[in-house]
Amino acid sequence: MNQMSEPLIRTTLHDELVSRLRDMIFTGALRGGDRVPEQRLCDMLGVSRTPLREALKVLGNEGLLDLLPNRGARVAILSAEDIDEIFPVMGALEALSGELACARLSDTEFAEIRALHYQMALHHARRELQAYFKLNQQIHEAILKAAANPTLEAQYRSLAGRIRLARFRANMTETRWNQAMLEHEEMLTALQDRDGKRLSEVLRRHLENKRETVKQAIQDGAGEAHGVAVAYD
Amino acid sequence: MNQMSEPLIRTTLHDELVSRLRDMIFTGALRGGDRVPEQRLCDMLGVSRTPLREALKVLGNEGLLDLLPNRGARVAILSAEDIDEIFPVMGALEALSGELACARLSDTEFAEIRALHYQMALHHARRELQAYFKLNQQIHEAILKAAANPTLEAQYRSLAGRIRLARFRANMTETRWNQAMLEHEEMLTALQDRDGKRLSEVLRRHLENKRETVKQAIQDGAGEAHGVAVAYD
DNA sequence: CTATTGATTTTTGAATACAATTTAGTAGTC
DNA sequence: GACTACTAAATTGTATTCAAAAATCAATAG
Repeated sequence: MNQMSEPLIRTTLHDELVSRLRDMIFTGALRGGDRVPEQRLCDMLGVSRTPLREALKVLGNEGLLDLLPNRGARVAILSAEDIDEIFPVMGALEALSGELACARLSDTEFAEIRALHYQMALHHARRELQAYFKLNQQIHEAILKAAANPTLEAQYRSLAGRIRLARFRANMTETRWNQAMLEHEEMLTALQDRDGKRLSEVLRRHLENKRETVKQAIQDGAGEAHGVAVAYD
Repeated sequence: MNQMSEPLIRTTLHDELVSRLRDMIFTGALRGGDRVPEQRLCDMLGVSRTPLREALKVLGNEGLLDLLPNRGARVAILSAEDIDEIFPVMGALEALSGELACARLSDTEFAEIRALHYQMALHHARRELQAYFKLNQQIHEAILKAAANPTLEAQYRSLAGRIRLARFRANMTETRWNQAMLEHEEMLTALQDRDGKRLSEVLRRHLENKRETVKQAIQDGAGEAHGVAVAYD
């Protein structure tokens, strides 16, 4: 028998569009507050309005788009108030992910996270911001994965997506960066000890500080000067 | 002129359908695992397939429906594993709502919750289960409202909705009911003291116990004998 | 009798067509 | 010149149509 070369990942057009639009929002192809004429998007993506509209409804439900009846969809804009609203929820979810991760983490999983951590520490020492961000994100992803709770993961990603609506130049202060690194040290220790209580506390605090960084950043660059870099810590 | 009996709260058909379908799922008009032929639903609701399908996509994204490409939508079924997955997340969210509520609760808000509490205690003493459930739900709603965080509220409601997919006869053991009542006493105290830390702990524990009750219930009535009552504690 | 193949029916996916609402644009009046 | 009333264009909401996939079922081979 022939060896099934094709992955045959047959997805519906609708699903594809949800991902595509999400990406367009995250990469800034669709800017916050922009009106999104359906026909234009259809031409751009080469599909008819029907599946596109299905996708718009889903993204609206996720909070990435504002759907005004008879007046089209707009890319949602994130106010400082929204951030104050979202971060505590993300904090609670990430704290839980820390607890669960500690309860289930295997030694090999921990080893991987530790490796990521030291690599990140290196980038921190060299003041390589982008590389640091990348690793940082991978660490949080790894913890979330280790929690092994798809529902938690989905909820977290949804909120993280909304935060990404705020496009800003990621400029941490020196102090904040050092502090973040210290928090990560603490995380690693807590993970090593499988101390869920402590890890969840650190993650919460970490995210609390992150909120301030983000708010500062969007206030600085408010209105204009949208940075492309969205990663932050 | 004829007197417009219709409420005429003109929202889009799509939005209306999302609510309607949600209700149909919650009330059991659509049973878990049931296939949902689009045309049948359209006839039933008097709309065309287009807005209906938009609604299906949204509910699918929420986890209330399973959308199988080319094979239609099915009302999602909740396994015991799903419950173990969802409850911790709800616990984290409710714990946060407790903390936020304590931080913001006004005296009049507290008074209202206290009133609800005592009324519920009365129903508990009289062993009026349904009435107890009702009040119980109102109390949790009040705390959630007091937290004043729409994002948190939305996330919580989404998960609570998924839990409601599990239709079971709510039969608490005597012991569990008494325990739940004690936990509620503790909640009230914590609220009165505005002790967020304690309240969040109680809520977490409360939900943890609730999980066991629910799992027990769906195991007992697994497969058949779907109760109508979904409220529980 | 069972299993497999193939045609028929049903159901879903996507595109088009039509209706209703909003937006813009223009003319007219004060 | 600014404001209103009205008309036309554009955009969204909904229905219908067409195409593709899956489910059903009958016939045939083993």
